[in-house]
Amino acid sequence: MCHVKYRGKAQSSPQQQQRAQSSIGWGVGKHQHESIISPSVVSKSKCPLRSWGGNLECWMCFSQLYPTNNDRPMCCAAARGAGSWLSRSQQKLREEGRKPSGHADKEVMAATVLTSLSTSPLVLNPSSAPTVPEPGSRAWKDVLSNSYSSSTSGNWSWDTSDQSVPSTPSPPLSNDANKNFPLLTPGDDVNEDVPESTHFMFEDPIPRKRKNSMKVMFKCLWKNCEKVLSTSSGIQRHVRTVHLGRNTDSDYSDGEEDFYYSEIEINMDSLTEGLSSLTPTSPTTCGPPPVFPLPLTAVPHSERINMNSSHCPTPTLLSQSAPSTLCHIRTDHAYQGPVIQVRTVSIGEKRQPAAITHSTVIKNHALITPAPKSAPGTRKPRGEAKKCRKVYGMEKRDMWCTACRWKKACQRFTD
DNA sequence: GGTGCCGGGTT
DNA sequence: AACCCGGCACC
Ligand SMILES: [Zn+2]
Repeated sequence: MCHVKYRGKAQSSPQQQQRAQSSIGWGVGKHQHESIISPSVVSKSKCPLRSWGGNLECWMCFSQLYPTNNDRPMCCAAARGAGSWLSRSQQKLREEGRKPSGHADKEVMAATVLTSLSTSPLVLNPSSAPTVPEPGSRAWKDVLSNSYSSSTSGNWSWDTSDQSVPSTPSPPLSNDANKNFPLLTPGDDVNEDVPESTHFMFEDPIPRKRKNSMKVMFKCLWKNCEKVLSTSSGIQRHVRTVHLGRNTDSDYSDGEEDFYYSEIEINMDSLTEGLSSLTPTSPTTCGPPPVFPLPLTAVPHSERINMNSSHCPTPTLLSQSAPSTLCHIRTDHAYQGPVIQVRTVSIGEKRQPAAITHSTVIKNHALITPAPKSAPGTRKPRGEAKKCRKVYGMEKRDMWCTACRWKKACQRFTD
């Protein structure tokens, strides 16, 4: 069979033009016979997510709006990368398929939820937020606007590196919008006198997926205050009343307190096993403050969320408090070494606020998620046959089969 | 170190 | 879907 090279029209795209520069006429079109021989060979090892039909909205905070397939494939965690479960194009595609109702619904619902949460006009008007520290608020506002504009699709995702236990998938999510947020385990923070509606919104959904040994605490970021409480509502109240001087009796919240607390996750096992190097903060006292950031330079609870859930659509619609309430997403990617299976994430201690890059996220995530790598020896032994690369050599790369060009399993010289 | 190709990303 | 590539196991 001959190999058909495609030129001209096929090099019209920038990518192809670029490729044409490095290798003239190379690899632009299909080798016709190859597509006939084994059309599916090279594309069969996709992340399950790609063929996953369910909606992939943030089931943490929008589950009731966009119910998802609940058997979320863990291997997709890496694909999510820095907050991206789906590629942009995929997000766009899904978005287009859902418009106009879906997107609008989300916005409406988000707004509705918010309004029901807080009667504050501040919620709907970011600019009127009173004493929010400038660096913090600006930073995350920037993040929000950037991410939103870069993903006008309105789809969004987040880094779910905190999926603590792959073997314990999320409980089925209801399609019924009235059964919102089925994510909290009953009894979680039940001692807190927080109204249910507020409770589920402000409570981090993560705990339900946590191993028993993991304890999430909430730490005050106010300078020189290292108050640690077991509930977000508690810490919010603490910040509100103690630091922000808000009315003690009022449950009113403009969301500002979100900037002054952070979430820490403590591995009780590690504690008891004497992993003192991590020096996790004691649940009730103020242990040695590790590298815990101060309010203005820290990644506070509210901001942290948006750094990674970089596609949360709510920001421009909602106020500063919106993302923190609707997208309570944890974002820790520190490699935790041997305890990895339980994901001993200690947010405050491990974080290095400004240093987490996209690639860091991905790499750390790969570390965190036990690679489904084939066990030693299970990998298919290399066949004897010489493949295109060997046969034709690099200089005749245009003669390689498509698969070889794509670094996939050779279609031409099979074993 | 070269090769083969898996897994995952981008377009 | 097509294309690309990092990275790793195998040789
Ligand atoms: Zn080949």
